[in-house]
Amino acid sequence: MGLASNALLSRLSHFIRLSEGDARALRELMSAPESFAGHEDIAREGDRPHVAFVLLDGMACRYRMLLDGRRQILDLILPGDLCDARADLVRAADHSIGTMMATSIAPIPHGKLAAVRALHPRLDAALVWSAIEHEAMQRERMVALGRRTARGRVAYLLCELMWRQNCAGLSDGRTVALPLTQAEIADALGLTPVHVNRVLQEFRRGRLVASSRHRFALLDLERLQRIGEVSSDYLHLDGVPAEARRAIARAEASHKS
Amino acid sequence: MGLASNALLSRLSHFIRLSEGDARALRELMSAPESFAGHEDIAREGDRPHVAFVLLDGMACRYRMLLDGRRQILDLILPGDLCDARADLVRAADHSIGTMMATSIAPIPHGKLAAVRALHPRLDAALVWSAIEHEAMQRERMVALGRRTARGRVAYLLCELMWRQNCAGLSDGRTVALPLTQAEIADALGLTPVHVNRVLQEFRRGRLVASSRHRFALLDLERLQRIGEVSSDYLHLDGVPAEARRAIARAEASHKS
DNA sequence: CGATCTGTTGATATCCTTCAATTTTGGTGG
DNA sequence: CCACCAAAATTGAAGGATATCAACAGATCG
Repeated sequence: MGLASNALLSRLSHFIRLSEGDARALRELMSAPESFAGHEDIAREGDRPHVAFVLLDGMACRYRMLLDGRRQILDLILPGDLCDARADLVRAADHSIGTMMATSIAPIPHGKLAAVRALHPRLDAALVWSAIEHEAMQRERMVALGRRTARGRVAYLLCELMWRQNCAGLSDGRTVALPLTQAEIADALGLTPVHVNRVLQEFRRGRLVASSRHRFALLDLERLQRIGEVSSDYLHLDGVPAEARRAIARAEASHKS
Repeated sequence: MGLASNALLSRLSHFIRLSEGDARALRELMSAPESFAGHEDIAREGDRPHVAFVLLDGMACRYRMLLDGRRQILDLILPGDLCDARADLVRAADHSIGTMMATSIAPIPHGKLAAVRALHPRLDAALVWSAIEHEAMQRERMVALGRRTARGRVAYLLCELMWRQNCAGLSDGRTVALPLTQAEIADALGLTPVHVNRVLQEFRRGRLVASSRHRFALLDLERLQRIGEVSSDYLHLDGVPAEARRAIARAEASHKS
């Protein structure tokens, strides 16, 4: 659990420096970890959401099924991601969450989370920022699905995962863990498995990537970015603006008084 | 402004009943309205976001341009929508916001918004819920872009707009204001203008819709929903669960003391 | 009342899908 | 450690949905 709360901390620290107190509060939020096997549902469409959770280890995704059995993966969930922070306001989930591999999560009761956020303005701001970043990723994904070719979508997925794993301190910068079958990649990118296969082969032939056992080495990041037309700007990694930093400091001061 | 804050109030009231005090606080947040012509940018990619705003009248959209000049519309903004509530944490917008027609907005300074939310837990919850609903719409859109045919996407867009306009008290339930050119619809749905045109004609021939001057009558909502494979469930219109309501009431009580 | 934007139409091209094998991989039990 | 099995990856051929290109008609607006 120490390790995994580090992934969350590492991500949040890209935004604003957290105090030891913030970090401790965050750690104390998490209840005993729960484990799931690969390809198991953590939550199902229609369920009443019960808790938020931090993904500690493994990988999961949000997804929706269509009536004809096809699937759209909406979002990949990586270690350090906080999910469903405000889902207590919702009666029934509009999508499912399933694991891609053996995965463990740390549930967080909604009440406790709200209380800690009220007491720790800086942590609260970091979590808000994390949500903003998530929205930006959703937008990027929508551009990919709406306007990019198959090659662009695959390149985009590889780049996005690399940055996210970097931010969470899970990657060396050139290599990506991608524990997805080609059918799952297809579900994430709105393509067919066959076509994903062909694009990946083309990438390998062109020495853009190399892969073995669900690890991809991004051999030519430059070119991949150009193909996917992505930069890491949208991740808002450049930290918090000065005015916001001042506002957070004021909030902290007023709490201590 | 009275009218338009009604659109926001109407939307929020689908979630939880707001007190007169909440409503007043909301109204007092809004500064003097600003007007924009059609096809003008309200904010541009790369800009430092300065204020949140409520769209009072007209229609706008978030969009991203691609290098080759193509565009993806990410999201339509309707009267009553609150935008960029937490954008103060971001250095540079990753997308632009532009009007589709003559539009007016009421800017809201971020500091004031945060203060009012801290004082009005019920209003705060309603705004959080509104953000959750927005995320659900984004997911629905991703499913449409990733997995639906052109016909499905067009049907989905018409249905979504109908529900949203209904919620904001802007529609009679069978008719939709759609002040978009076919090229703009194409940008929203990841299609080409030509193909949008053909789908719309097919819909008209099949007596699914009728249109005149940017108003669409949805003649066969049943069938449109089936084609778009959409229901209004994802809008979470069924209100707030009991536990959450209790938590909100507690927060209000502790504020008054 | 002309210029320009929008909508419409037809012909052709292409990217991606579909279908149907076949091979390879990875996991499991003997 | 090997044999076996199911799942995943790969390949080829053919079809379909949507894009592209180009031209024209109709609407809208100064």
